[in-house]
Amino acid sequence: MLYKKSRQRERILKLLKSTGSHPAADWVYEKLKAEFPNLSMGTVYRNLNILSEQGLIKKIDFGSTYDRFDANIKPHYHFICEICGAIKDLDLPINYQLEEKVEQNTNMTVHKHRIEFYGICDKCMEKLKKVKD
Amino acid sequence: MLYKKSRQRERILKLLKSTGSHPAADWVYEKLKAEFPNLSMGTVYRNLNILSEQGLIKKIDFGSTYDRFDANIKPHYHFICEICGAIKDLDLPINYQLEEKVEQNTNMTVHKHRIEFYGICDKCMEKLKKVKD
DNA sequence: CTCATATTAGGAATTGTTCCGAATATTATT
DNA sequence: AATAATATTCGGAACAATTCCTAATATGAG
Repeated sequence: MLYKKSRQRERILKLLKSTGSHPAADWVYEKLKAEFPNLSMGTVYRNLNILSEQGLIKKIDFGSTYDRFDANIKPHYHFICEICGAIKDLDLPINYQLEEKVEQNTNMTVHKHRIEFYGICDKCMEKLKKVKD
Repeated sequence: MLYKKSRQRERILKLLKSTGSHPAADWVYEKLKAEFPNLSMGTVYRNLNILSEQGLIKKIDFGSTYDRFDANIKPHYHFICEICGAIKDLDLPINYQLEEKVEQNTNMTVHKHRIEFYGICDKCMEKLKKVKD
């Protein structure tokens, strides 16, 4: 799709660049509705997604929109397939030194960390190869 | 709160233990509604949360329920305050070797990874200390 | 200037999750 | 075994974040 420029989108980008607070959509909406009295949430969301698609901002989107549950309660990292959404447990060793490193570099108290790897699982890769034939 | 046992909760736990697929609530609901014809989503959610609170399962909860946006597009890890929800960029070096390691141990193709650290930020820690006085 | 089309506002619709109230199930006490 | 206290259930309403829809408007190319 070809993008035309819009005042709203330009302001949203400028606003995001002016803050390090990783705001959610409604913060953006609140900040800009004085300037655009008729601004709507649809416009905010659409533009945030377009900017993100263009690589001008990043969406911190926590993957799927719903919670998922795991009976494996020992600490482990996850691999998430970007195509089918499957989540696989990994048995990479947990690196607790990372937490110490963050505490040394910042003023934060770190309780835990989590790592997710994103890519394509073996099954989806098989299917992709078949499509190419 | 004191918990009494319930057939529904026991079955939900057993079902989760029988799968490695990290299902969402509605998968659980679908699987059990033959056995409990009057099962409701409220019951599924309540019990998943209770089990998670008891430490018998883990909720993979993708943090806050809303997306957040970041104009810092160079790769970086995040720290998330468990109290105020603030997200801070970290300048830990990105460890791309992790991705290679996963590819060596599995059949997955890895495109990227992300790391989030959870804990208490300096400001919230200050407030906590004051409360203790 | 004109035309094609991207964007907008506003609101309705969707989705995942929680909350509510009356009925039922569980557990401890007699 | 009956009683009382309270946790749990179902069913549906409520909620919150996000997307979708439509007619009106803005943009940009020719």
